[in-house]
Amino acid sequence: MCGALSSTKEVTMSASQLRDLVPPARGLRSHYVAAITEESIGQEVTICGWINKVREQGKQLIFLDVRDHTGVIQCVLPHQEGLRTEFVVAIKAEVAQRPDGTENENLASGRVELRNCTVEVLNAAEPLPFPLSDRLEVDESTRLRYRYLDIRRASMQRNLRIRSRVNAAIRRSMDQQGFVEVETPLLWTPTPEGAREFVVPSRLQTGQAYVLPQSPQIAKQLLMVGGIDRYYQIARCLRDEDLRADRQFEFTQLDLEASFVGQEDIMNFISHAMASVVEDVRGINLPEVGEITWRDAMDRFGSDKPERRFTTELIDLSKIFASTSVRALSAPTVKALVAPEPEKLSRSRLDQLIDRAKELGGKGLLWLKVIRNETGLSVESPVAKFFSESEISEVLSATQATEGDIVLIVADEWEQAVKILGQIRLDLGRHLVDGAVLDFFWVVDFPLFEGHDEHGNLLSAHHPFTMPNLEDIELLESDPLSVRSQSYDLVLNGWELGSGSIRIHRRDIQEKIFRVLGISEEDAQDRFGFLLNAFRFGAPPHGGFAFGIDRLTSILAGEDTIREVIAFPKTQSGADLMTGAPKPLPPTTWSQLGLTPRPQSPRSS
RNA sequence: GGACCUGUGGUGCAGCUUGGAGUGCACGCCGGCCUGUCAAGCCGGAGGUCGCGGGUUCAAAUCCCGUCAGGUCCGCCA
Repeated sequence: MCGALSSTKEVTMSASQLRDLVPPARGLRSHYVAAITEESIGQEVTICGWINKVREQGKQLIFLDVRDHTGVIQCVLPHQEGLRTEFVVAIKAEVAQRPDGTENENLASGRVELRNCTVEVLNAAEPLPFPLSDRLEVDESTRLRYRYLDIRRASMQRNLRIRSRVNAAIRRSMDQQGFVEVETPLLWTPTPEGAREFVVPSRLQTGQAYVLPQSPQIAKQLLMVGGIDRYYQIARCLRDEDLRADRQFEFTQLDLEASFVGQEDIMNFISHAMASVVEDVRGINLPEVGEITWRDAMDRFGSDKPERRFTTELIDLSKIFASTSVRALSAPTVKALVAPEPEKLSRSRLDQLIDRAKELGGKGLLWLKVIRNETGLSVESPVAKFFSESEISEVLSATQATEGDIVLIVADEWEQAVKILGQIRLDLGRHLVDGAVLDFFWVVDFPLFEGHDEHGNLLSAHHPFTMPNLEDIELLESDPLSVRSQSYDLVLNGWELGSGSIRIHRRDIQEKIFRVLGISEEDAQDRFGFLLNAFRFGAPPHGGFAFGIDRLTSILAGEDTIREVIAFPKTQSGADLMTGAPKPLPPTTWSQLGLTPRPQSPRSS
C-alpha cells in the first residue's frame, strides 16, 4: 500500500511543521520551495529540483511544477522546448502573487508563482518506469526494483524523514539521561539460543566463521562489567529467519543497558525516549505509559501484545462448562468472544474462522448465533443441540450477548485457548481501530520459562540471563513454570515494540537457572564462557531494553509494513530486487574462504 | 517446510466463472492544437511472448498440471 491520503498520515506532520524542518538553503539554491511564501513576493530566488509536471498552454505559456523535498511550486514561462517530467532543473526567478482567481488552495505555495524564469536543465531524464504520484498505487516489486525513484515519492520522503527524526529524538533523550553511545562489533561470535544467525566465513582462518549479531545483548552486558553505567546504541541487528510484513533480515533497535537500577528505572528511561519521539514526530505529550500483567493480557486479550484500541475482550466460560457433556468443550479452559460486526459473519465466513482456529493449532471453534424465539433469547448453531438449557442461559448471561450477536468459543489448554481466540479477535476487529490513537503500555510479570524442550529441559522465555522475580525464587525447583521474571515488554497498538529484563549478576542464581535449563557447566563455559568469566570480576546489577525502531517508525508513519520506512528493504524471499542480491560468487571467492558451494541450488538452476 | 492471494502494452485495472481473432477502461509516452493551467483540455498515434513450461481442445489470457516471481499468513523469530 502506498496511498498517502489516509488520516493517520495527515496527523503525522502538518505543512507548518514541515516548513519548520526546511534547512537554510546553500549551494545552487537560494530557497527551498517550502520557504517561498507570500512574504517572499518581489524577491529573486533560485530553486533546484525536479520538474513535477509540464502544462503547455499554447505557444506563449507554459506552467512548470517544480518539486523539491519540501514542496511543489508553479513556474510560469513562455514557450520553451525540451522540458520534460523529472528533468533536474535550477530555476532563477521572481516570486509573484498569482493573478486573482488562479490561486490553488491544494498547494502550500498556491498563492504565489515564479515568473521571469531562467531555467537551467542540470540533467535530463528518460520517462520513468512508474508514476511518482502518491495518488496512484504501484506494485511493490516495481517500486523496489527502482527504489531510488520510489524514494523520490512524497510518502517515502516523509517516512525516511520521520525515521531520521525518531533517531534524533532518541539520541537527544538518551543523551539527556546520561547514556553513552558505544558501538559494538558486527563480526562477532554466536550468542546463546535465539534466532538463527548470519554466518561470515573467515578468510584468514579458513574453516572458521564470524557470526553477525542478532542483537548486541552480550556486548552490552560486558559494557556494564566495564563500568559504562548507561549504554545505548541505535544498533543494526541481523537474524536469518523468515521475513514478514514486520520483519526484515536486518533491522534497527534502540539498545540500552544500565547498571545499579531496577525494572522501574529501565522502564522510565524508555518511556522518556518514547515521549521524546512522540512529542517530536506527532507534536503531542505522551500520557504516562500504563502497565498490564502478562497473565492479564493473555486472559483478556489472548495476546502478550494486546491491541487494546478496540474493546472486545475474551470472556471466561470455563466454570460453566467444567462438567459439561459437550465433548468439544471438555477442556481446562473455555473462552468466548462476542464477535464484533456479527452481521458480516456469513456461514462461509464462520467456516473460515474454524479453519483459521485449526491453522493456529487449535481443534476448532464453536459458534453460537443469538436469536429471539417465543421464550426469549436462544441460540442457533450446528452444535446447539448438545448444549443444556442452563448452559445456554449461562453463556448468554456471561457474555451479555443479545439478539444478532455471534459468540465464538474455543476450548483447550489455557494458553492455547486464549491465543487462538485472541488471534481471531484481532482478525475480526483490527480494522475497527482509530488509526490516529497511540496506545503505549508495558506488559510485566512474564513467566521466566515457557514449556520444555525435547529433552524435558525448561526453556527460557526471554534468555537465560533473565533475573527471576525474587519473590518467586523458592519456586525455581518446585514449580518453575509459575516463576515470574523481571522482564517487561513495551507494546504499541498491538505490536511488540521491544522487550527487556533485569539480568542475573549473581553466580549462585545463574547456576541455579542453568541447572533447570539443563545447561551443564562445561556447556555454559563453551557457549558463553567469556560472559561468565567477566561476571567473576565484579559485575554490577544491571538490566536493559531494546526496541525496534523500524516498527515504531512504521506505526508513527501510519504504514502497514516496515518496508515503507526502510530505504532498501528485501522481499519476503530475502532478495534485493534492485541489485539482484543475493548473487552467486566467483569460484575464487569461495576458494579463498576455503569453501565449495554445492554445484547447483534449486533457485539458480 | 506449509496454506492462501496476485501476475494482461511503461503504470494501474477489467476480461477468466460459462474457451471462439490481443477485446476494453484510466494514466503515462510520442505528434498536433490551445495565452491562466494546476488530476489541465481537445485531436491523432505508437506500444503486447496475457510471468514461464507442459497438457486438454478444432481453438486457451480463460480449463488442468508444473514452475518462477511478488504479497499475506502458519511454522520460525530468546
